[in-house]
Amino acid sequence: MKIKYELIKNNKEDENVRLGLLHTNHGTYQTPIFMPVGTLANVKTLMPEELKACGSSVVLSNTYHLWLRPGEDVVNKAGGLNKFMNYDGPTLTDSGGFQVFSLAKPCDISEQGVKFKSHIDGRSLFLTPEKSIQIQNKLNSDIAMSFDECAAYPSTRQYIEQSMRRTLRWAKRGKDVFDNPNQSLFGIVQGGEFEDLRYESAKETVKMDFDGYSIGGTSVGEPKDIMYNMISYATKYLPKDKPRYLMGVGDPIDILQGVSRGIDMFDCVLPTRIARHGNCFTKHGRINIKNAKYKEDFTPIDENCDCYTCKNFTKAYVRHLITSGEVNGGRLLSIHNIRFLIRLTEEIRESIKNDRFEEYKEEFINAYKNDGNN
RNA sequence: GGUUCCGUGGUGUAGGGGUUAACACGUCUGCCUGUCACGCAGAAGAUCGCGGGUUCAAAUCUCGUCGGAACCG
Repeated sequence: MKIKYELIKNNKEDENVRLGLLHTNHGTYQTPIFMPVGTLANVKTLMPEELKACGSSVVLSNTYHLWLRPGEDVVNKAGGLNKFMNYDGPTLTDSGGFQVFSLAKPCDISEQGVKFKSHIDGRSLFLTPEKSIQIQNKLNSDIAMSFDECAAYPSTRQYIEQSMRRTLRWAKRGKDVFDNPNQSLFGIVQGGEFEDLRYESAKETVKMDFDGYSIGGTSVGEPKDIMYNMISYATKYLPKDKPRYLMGVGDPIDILQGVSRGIDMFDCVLPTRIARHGNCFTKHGRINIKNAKYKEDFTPIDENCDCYTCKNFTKAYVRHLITSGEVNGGRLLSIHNIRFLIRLTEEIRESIKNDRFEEYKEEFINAYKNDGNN
């Protein structure tokens, strides 16, 4: 079946803020949610049961990467992505659109599709909107994404405009070949920092009637206020009975700002990537566990955190693992960081229930920015 | 006792007469937002064992000295 979004309530003070339910083939989840990223059908260093212990719902994988390795047919024969990676929660596949941004050169992008040089062996690859959807149909994730172009920042208005319109045409082409009754398909709103372009993109994408809508093209180097405006410009024109997904955003404050603007779903590599590089979130801001001051700090990363790492290990120990290059260091910090963001969304949902989201947001941001304890 | 070799940032090394002594690892700091990524950026840290000599100029050549290694008695 298709996913279904059910709006439970809006925060009293702010009609944009939404508490909802996401009904999927693999359970029902309250929104807003944070979705960890497991590009290669694997959240780096973590096992499915550990993700579950963090309170995970949807987990991401990536079409481009799974296409190259092991190939969509392998995943299909395994019984689909969920079975292949043995994750019993919902899965979402990104279309490879982000790889247009991160791997392709502007001259490789044409109306037909995008030419890639494989990052594995350098051979030439060609990905089209149809191909991306067909691969995702086979991967059988719960949610597939339209193939889009995530334009760089800054780009000229002219470029953003033609890129956004091409993304609309690509969305249509992908939708036309889409063929998997157990999978849902999201459209993606582009249009950079220009409200009229976001409006056009949202309006035209919604016309195609997708199962949910994403906001793309953010967190690509633009200033924060511009990013927040991009979000507002897009959600303003999205229907209330479908989920809204802000792609690639996972900084705690950005999540709060996204929720303020009506976002239901977030994903980001940030918690797992910075974990492997020795950084972690705390209520009092981000800390770098490698700092010498933690060498003999025998307290948990975050006193009030309920994650496995904080309940069992000290900063001094985690620091030792990270500085020694032990993989368990990155593992323990990944667990902590993912739990931190998921817990943030839990607290956000609780605050919406109690009509005190604005208050919660302000408290969180004040504590996060005044890192006197660290 | 004799012969030979070696002493250069914390560690291991490079440099064998000519401006701010190089590299790796380590240390310290910052960065990371739909993952090509245990990655990226930067900083601190050595008057080249010590003393004399040669030279316009010595980490570099030379003598002595101290410390270490190998081999021979």
